[in-house]
Amino acid sequence: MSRTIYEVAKKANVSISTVSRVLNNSGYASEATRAKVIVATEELGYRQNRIAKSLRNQQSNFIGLLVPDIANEFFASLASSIELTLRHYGYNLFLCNTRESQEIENHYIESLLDNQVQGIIIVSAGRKPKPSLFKCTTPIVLVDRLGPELNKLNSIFIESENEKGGVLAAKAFLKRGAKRFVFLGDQRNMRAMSHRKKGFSETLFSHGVSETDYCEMMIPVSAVIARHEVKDFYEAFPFDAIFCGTDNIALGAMRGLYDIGLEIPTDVQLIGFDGIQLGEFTVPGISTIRQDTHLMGKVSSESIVKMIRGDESRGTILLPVEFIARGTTK
Amino acid sequence: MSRTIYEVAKKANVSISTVSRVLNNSGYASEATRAKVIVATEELGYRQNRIAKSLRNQQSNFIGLLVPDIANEFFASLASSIELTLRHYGYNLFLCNTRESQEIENHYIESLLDNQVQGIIIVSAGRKPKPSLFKCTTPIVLVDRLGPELNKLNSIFIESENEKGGVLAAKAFLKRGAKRFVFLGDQRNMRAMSHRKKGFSETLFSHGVSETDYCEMMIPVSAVIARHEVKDFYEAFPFDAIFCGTDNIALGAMRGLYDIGLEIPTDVQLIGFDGIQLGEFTVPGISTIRQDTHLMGKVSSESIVKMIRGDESRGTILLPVEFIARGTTK
DNA sequence: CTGAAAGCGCTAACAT
DNA sequence: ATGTTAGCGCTTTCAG
Repeated sequence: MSRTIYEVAKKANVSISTVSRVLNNSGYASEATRAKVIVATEELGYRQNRIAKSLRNQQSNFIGLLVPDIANEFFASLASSIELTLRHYGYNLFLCNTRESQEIENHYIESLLDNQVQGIIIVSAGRKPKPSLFKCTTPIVLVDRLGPELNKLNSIFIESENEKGGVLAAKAFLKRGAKRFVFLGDQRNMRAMSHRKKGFSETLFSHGVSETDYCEMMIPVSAVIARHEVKDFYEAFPFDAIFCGTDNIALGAMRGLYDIGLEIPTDVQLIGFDGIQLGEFTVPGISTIRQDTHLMGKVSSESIVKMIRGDESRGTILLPVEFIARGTTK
Repeated sequence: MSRTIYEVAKKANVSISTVSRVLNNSGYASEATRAKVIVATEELGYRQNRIAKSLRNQQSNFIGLLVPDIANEFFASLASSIELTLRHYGYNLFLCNTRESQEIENHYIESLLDNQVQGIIIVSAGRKPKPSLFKCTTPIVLVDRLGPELNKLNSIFIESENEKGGVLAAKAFLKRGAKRFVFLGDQRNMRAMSHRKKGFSETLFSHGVSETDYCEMMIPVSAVIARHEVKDFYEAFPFDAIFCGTDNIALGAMRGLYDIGLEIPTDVQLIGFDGIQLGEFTVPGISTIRQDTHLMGKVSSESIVKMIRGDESRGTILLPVEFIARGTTK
């Protein structure tokens, strides 16, 4: 077992409350006693027991983060940024991978609550959150994905300017002479996807593209599935420009197009969404709408910290996106 | 605040110890009281306070996992497998991203220990672990990376058959007519890298390759750096076969080679290591030595659970690898 | 400026 | 079969 506050107190010849005061910098302590305590602490290699502290304080120093797929670079990068910011504020991150499963998400929310986390940041896997979520008073910040139920939560929601991303993609294609367009979206993240789609299709139509030259499809966020689906899709609706709802989908689609002998960007131009670093390394590099994951993580963390500190302001925070031209566009 | 065991006891008209017994299935309880307690628990929406439980039991239900880079698909996939297995055993995973920094690694180890985790699984970022790690009695399992100091720990070490992977890569190149060879390794993971290198170079030499036709270089695990370094390297030592210590490095090297106008696999053949899924999607697909991350995660989890349960057996566990032929080899 | 003591929610002897 | 009670390690009134 590790040492306790009693051992430190004994060694320093003071009471445990004095030790507590010194170590937490709360209340008074003369310089002399302060020094004695510090020395004793170091000699013993004493460290506070966070569990006991949490029990007494009725709160841990943890903040939970739920992401749907940690192996997806976008979420990994977001998680990394959140962790960094939170550590800066003195919190520990409790990272949970929900694997796109509402059931696992629910399990983790319960577990997080049982462990007295101070707040939860959620990139939701589904749309039917546990009712208990609505009852709890723990601060919640929603990021990137917002189901129809979730918006009833008294929380802050953070997302990128998805619609603008769609507009940017459409303009980029138009400028580069594309004629027949496809939007290939992610089935799960309906809100973001419909915004991206909206910006994309409306810009196309307002620039004179006819409805017969535009088509859309929603699939699960998976490179494997995208690679497969895009082939059949091309058979049914040959196109020369495809806007993918995520870079992951873009990666699969690109490979699928290559499989059926299409040249990128000569035959088909392609734009992804997210801006994962990986997109720089494929041949050709993936043109994309970049989200600022670093900023998103920072803002998410700061929002949850604010809520924990009692800030009452709520609402949606919109983050900028930008078009990155790489090899998949002419 | 959430409910306490006292409220349940009151509602069910029993004592708190009875509630505890029923909920933890420990000790006796008649069917009738059991039912009463269950009902009261549900009506109140009561959930055990894990913090209090942990304090009382002198242990949390957490197991810590340290990985150097969660955005690297190999570690993400490993983490995912560990999490799944651990949850199966009833543990919660406390996932920490050390960003290849020994300092952050140390910080997390302290934090994990302060939070009374039951065990720690480490894919180490560096080579000089905190001395406190050696003093603690918390079970430790080391995975994939083992520094010279770390082997003094009384722990289980789990790695792939790295040397065999090198042999496999050499044979694959030889069979496909390669003449001048390069090994491009990861600077951090010295043990695994030197094993891969050893298997590779020794197989080459024993098959008649001369020392002047083999060269090696160690760089940080980063696609960005690999992309850059491989160009200079090729200038100095033109080669027609490159074995990369990780798929991440392979990805960067491949792009770098493409940048200077080389054709893969025509001019240069390439083999990576790890077997990340991403390698299927590049054009051409990355031939690689596949590690079984799923198995590695499972074995790591089971090892830590065993240690927690008091199993005394220690040692190194070797996991199988296999060669996956894709487009970067002829 | 410092110490004594209560109690956070829970489990596990021990008593009944 | 069930209840009483001590105490896990810590913080925080409240006295002194």
